[in-house]
Amino acid sequence: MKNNTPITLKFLAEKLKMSVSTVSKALNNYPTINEYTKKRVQEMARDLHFTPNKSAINLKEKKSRIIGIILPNLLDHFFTRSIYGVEQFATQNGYNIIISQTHDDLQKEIQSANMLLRSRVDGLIVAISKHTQDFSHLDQFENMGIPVVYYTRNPSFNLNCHKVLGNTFQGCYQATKFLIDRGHQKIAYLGGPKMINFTHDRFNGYINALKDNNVPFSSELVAYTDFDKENTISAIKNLFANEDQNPTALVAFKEPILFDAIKYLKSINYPKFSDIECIGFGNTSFISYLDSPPIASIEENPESVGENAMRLLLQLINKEIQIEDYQKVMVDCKLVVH
Amino acid sequence: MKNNTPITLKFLAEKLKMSVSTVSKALNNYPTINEYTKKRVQEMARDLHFTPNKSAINLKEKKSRIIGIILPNLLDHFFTRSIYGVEQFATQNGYNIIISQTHDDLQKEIQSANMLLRSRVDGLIVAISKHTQDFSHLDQFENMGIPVVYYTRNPSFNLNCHKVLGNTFQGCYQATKFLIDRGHQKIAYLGGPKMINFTHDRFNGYINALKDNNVPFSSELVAYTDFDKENTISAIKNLFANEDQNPTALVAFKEPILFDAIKYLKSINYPKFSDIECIGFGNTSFISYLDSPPIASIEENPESVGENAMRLLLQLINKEIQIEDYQKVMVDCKLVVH
DNA sequence: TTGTAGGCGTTATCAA
DNA sequence: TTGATAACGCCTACAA
Repeated sequence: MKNNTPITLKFLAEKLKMSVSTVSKALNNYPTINEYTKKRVQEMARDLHFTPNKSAINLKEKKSRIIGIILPNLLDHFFTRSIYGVEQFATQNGYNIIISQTHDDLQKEIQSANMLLRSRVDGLIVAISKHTQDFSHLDQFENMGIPVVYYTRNPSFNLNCHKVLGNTFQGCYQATKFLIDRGHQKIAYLGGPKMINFTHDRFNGYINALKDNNVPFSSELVAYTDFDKENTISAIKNLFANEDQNPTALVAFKEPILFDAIKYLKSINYPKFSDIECIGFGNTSFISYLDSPPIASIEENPESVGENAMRLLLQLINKEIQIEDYQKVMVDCKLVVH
Repeated sequence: MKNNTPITLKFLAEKLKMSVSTVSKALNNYPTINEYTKKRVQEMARDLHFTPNKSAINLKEKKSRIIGIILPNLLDHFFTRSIYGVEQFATQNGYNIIISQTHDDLQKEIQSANMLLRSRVDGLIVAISKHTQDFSHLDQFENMGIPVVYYTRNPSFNLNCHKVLGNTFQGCYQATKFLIDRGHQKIAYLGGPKMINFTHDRFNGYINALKDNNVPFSSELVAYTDFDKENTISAIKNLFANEDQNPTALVAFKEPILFDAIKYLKSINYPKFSDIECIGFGNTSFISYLDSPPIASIEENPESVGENAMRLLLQLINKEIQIEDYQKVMVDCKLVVH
């Protein structure tokens, strides 16, 4: 069953004793081709398992039907869920995706970009590394007319670009509002690293919810962690050490640090521990197995973020949106009560 | 900075007033080209951001430096972790990966396969869908000389193929042995769906460990679940209802069902609950947040499975291993004590 | 209705 | 040391 000679149009043409162009047209259902001829060609193509060579078509059509994705890490839940969305939507529209991870290393990001440029991807979706401040390796794409959509990670040094971001402000606002509505007046906020944009967006959501509901703000109710476990613990200590403040609720940057916080408070038998109500970003499926679960989660809908990035990219590829008409798409979070 | 005319060798040649072939050779550092010429060409190429067109090269060289990956679902942790391994290793060796998910749907799997065939991937790594019994859509690849490595999901209907699988027998053996060494004589086994190969491999690991250590086997200590929550609960009820048996330890097919089991036993205040020691496949990072965590986890090393699949594929592509010399690679699990 | 010819961008062979 | 030419596989305008 193995065949060494690759099946090409030329090969089919010789077998059928007709010209390459007739074979091509027959396979592509050209109206000018005789029905009987079409049938003969199509049968032969099927029997011989003819598969058109995409490289040849790409070369001819000057497109690849491939979307490049650059992201930091394939072990991060958020990213894998977002890829799920991208892949789904891409496949539905006849595109394949090539994925490249950078491990948050700028050099790797540059390499990945160059690789994908060579591959003549029709579009690029990218979550930049932590250290990306110069965008020349990504700007190359737009210079060649290949649209780029930045997603998840906000490229704040790059003003003129298309972005799709989670509406983390809204998510945090909603969570805070939810806690206020449940009667809490002392709501602590545990933020992430200060260099991350999201940290501030979320803080703004928190503080705006307080303000809009006439809940007094106290800076003692705010702390930050760089995700390191010890760092998180000491932040939590600060928040809960002050007897005057005594927060009764907590909004956390993401669930893993929230779980660390809960674990810690429990371990020290924090006085009114069972009264404290917590919410974090994430909505991990394991929450149902926790003995002291958060009262709700802020679901960031990564699949939707991915899908929206792909949708925007497709509109750019199809020129439904002009490439210089820079878009900013915000994908809302959803509060999930457990 | 935008340029409409694509930068090709021809374009460079015209600018430099030399022939296309000279430009090509200069860029590829041919020894026959004058140093000064090389320099001129390379500078111009850099300044104009020349990027070789991979489609053209693919067409010429009859290879794509792309590896196709077909798998059921990008939301499954095991698969995303395995992709991490594949991507790493592929990138290191100059290959890109195209990922396609099938959602365990055979038709999608066939579509994906055809897509990747058109793309002339240099190799294919595939975790087959639950319903794949006919392999013709995948056999096409080998018929065209493109190597295929099956991984994770064992294609038991397909004898002549390369496979890379987790050594789930060994993992379960080790876990059972570990519990025996801790003095347990009544160890329950909670298996997965009976149609899955792994269910039986793991059961064999369990039973062999019992046998090798002279622990009597009792069929009342074995139950199966199809992962449905209610189904899991009723399986657990069966295992623990029988007063004569009273298992003191439990080995579970995977952690989510183990967590369901633990939660249930706790909820009914099962008498000697705190004495029961459990182990499941997975090693979820959230274990540290559980109040009644398993005593150990069976780590399946998905990244390593992915990397091994990619390594084997590379050897096949490079003809270091003959394509008919079918390989079976087992990747050992590791018992992680918490 | 079918065939001829040229081109997509690159590399390689051979001639100059 | 450089250049002309053919080829990779496919598509299509135009000629027959």
